[in-house]
Amino acid sequence: MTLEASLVTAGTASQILDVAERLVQTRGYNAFSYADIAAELEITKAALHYHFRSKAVLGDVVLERYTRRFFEALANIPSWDPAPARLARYVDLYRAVLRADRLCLCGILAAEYQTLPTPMREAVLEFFDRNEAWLEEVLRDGIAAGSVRANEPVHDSARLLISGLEGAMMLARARGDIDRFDRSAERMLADLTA
Amino acid sequence: MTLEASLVTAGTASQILDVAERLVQTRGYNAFSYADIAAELEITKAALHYHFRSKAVLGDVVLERYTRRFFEALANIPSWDPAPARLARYVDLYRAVLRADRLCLCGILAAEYQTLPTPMREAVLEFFDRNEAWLEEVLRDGIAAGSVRANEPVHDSARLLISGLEGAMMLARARGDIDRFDRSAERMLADLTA
DNA sequence: GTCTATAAGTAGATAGAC
DNA sequence: GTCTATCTACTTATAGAC
Repeated sequence: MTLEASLVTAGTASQILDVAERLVQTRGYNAFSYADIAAELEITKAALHYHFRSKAVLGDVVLERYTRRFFEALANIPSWDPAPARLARYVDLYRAVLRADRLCLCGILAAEYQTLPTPMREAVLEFFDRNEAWLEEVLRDGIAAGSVRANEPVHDSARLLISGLEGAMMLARARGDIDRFDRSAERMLADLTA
Repeated sequence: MTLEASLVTAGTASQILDVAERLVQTRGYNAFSYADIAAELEITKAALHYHFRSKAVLGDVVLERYTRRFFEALANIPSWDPAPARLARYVDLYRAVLRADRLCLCGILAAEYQTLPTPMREAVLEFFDRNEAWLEEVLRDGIAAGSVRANEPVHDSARLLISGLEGAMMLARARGDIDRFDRSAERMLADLTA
């Protein structure tokens, strides 16, 4: 990133998004307030409302940015790498979140799903749809190359991996034990590969 | 349950617990209020405070009752049944919760973990510890009988199953698609059994 | 773009009558 | 055991000055 680009994203709006994102990932959407963000950034709640009209809008923008960045990171995994290596890189993304003492944004929002504004609900489902689609392609590549077990249908394999990672993150975070997540992830990858 | 026993548990306190339990399982601990329960039972918030001094106490009692009932249900699974059958019965308990459009109480509380009062945090961890212990015993029985794959250590297998079920419930509930849960659960059981 | 001030509502919780 | 009434604190959100 160039200096200019970093300055562009260093404005108040992006600082607000940074704090809001962290608060959702650690406490959940229903357990943080504009007051929390205002206190941390040493601005007023009114200033927050200037940048994000409502909490629902803020939540939606946080979600959109998180999803964009997540799939940018996925796009950086070379499609010519062997499927098991790509799956390991996928798991690495989750582990990095957990190492920052956070949950997957969409994981914690899935738990709060019934209380979310409609646009946020749709964005959460879209995040998981796109995850499934990415994993399905990797799994199909791996099956064709003989490096992934030929369990069908692949969308069930993809969903099981996503569910397992989300669940493992929640339980590992409650324990403060990243090792648990690692061992669960290893087992899942081993079950998938041939 | 006898008529007398059902009358004993039909008091206001137990009605409050019923409503609170459902609200936590559907919306989460941070997204329900005394006002919600009071409105549903057509009593006042003050009456609620008579039965449960604070929301933290109510949450703790809900958690205690849920855990007690869950392990009573587990205790009803005959220990002489084959391990795969016992694992299927275990999964049935989760499915029944999902069919009632709820999440596992401790699953949703794990997502909210960082915002919970300390006694509730401890009760959540204890719930999962006891789940692990029950599963480990079943898995060891199955390995000895040759009906369960000899993956070691068994506590990793137990944890992976719990994580997978909790994650699958969250994602299936968001979709309103119980079938997803069933297919994930089937795969997990198939991966465990020989 | 940020502030002060304030609105209008809800949160959990308590005192005291009945 | 339930009520009315009330409290304090906090929630999201807006108006208008600078």
